[in-house]
Amino acid sequence: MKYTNLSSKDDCLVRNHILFRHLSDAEFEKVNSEKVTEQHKRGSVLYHEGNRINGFYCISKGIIKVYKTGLDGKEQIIRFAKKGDIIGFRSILSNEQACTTAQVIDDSVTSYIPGEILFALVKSNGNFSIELMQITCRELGQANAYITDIAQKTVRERLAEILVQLINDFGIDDNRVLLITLTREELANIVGTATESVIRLLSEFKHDKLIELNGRKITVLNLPGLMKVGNVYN
Amino acid sequence: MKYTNLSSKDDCLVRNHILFRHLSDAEFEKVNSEKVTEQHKRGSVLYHEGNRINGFYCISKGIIKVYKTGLDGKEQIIRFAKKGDIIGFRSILSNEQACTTAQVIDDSVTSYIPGEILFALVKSNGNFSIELMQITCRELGQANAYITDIAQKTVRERLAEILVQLINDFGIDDNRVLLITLTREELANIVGTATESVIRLLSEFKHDKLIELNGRKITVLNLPGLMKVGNVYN
DNA sequence: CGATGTTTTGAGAGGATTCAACCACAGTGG
DNA sequence: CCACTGTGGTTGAATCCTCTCAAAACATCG
Repeated sequence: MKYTNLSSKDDCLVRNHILFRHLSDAEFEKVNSEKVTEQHKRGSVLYHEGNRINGFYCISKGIIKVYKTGLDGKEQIIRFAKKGDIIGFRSILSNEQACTTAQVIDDSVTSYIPGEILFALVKSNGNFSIELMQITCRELGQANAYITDIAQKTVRERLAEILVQLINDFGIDDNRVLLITLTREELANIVGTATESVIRLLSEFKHDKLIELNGRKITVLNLPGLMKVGNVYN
Repeated sequence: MKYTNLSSKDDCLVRNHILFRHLSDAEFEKVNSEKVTEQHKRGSVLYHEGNRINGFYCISKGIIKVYKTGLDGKEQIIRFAKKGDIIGFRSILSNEQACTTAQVIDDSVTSYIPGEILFALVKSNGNFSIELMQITCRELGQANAYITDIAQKTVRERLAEILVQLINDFGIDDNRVLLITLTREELANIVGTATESVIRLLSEFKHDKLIELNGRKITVLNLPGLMKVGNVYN
């Protein structure tokens, strides 16, 4: 974890977040002067489930996985946060302890913003409130959708669906390689299944010419096919 | 669906909702004059998944189940709303179509409040914003927790857990009878399993002296036992 | 009393997990 | 330089939980 000084470049970290687009200059200055920008290496943890946190994080770079720990210690990945996303605000606003752990899986740059600032903005800036509310509500909608999926779809369908989602969220490069790399275990922890099941299904997908596998690199060969397997309709 | 006239008694329907406790008299009057109070019989639907809705509902009486419909038409119950709860606000705030259907399972009285009023309040009343945000965030926290449960727990554990949750949310009467009655199919649609599985497990719980069954009435004999089966720790 | 919907029970199929062994690979330290 | 160790990936086989299908009992209601 490395602290950096404020700089004009730094300003962008916050200014560019859609969340803050309705801030007045004064409000923006306030946020900017209070925020703490940090760099995090893969593996470092922003906050732990059960801890009290006093602020939230804006992600400017990298990828962070947000997960809950189940009974037997198995992690359930709730979502990934990337550039432009914010994490940790739920606990602050609901005044509960963190219900998830946030861990860096791709070297990240984050801005930590104290909770009082968040509260102050929500109270004083209506447009900011609406913006934040929309983010929260969209997240809630996704959570509800995932509850339904996980309850009704087979592991095979869910894995295909998750792959489609990762493709949508993180994209693929010129060689059609998925731009997020996860371990088999992490994939299992999103889908909610055993690591071995993911491995078996991935190689089935490979056999069916839906994807190509090279270590953790996943090359997308047939997106419509994946969507069909996952029963994804957009 | 029956429309009722405003009355001093009616006022309470809105005044009593915690959500509105920070409203000024003027704001309260505005809400009160715009709201539409209705009575709904069991089975009636407040709004359908996929529809646009232009307002939200405060529940003053009764129980409403909120569910999504899966691929094969199987419903997944997301939550129940009862006195003091609000539903439908998510879609309005996120400006998406309804992602759930809301259906009455216990004769209800609701107040419908236009979305513009909600937006206006969020924008102008900071404390109201905070209140609403907290409701949303708590819901989000519960959704995340349920994702983890449904992904990691067995059907048996989930059913026990849901029973415990229903006991907490709706209570039991003097004879220890659970104060919400659901069909076996509805129970299955919360837990995310087949109706037959619920039936089998319920009779196992009965055999284990955890509960007593009389039609749809469930008598709670051993709450700690249920909590243990469900791995619920509070 | 049919008619419809819910609950129950049984049997069989199948998906998914678990356990186990094995390989590949990178990092460590003697 | 090589054995040692740990992590992640792969595969097979057995087990088990859960679902599906089918049929019957039961309830409720006009």
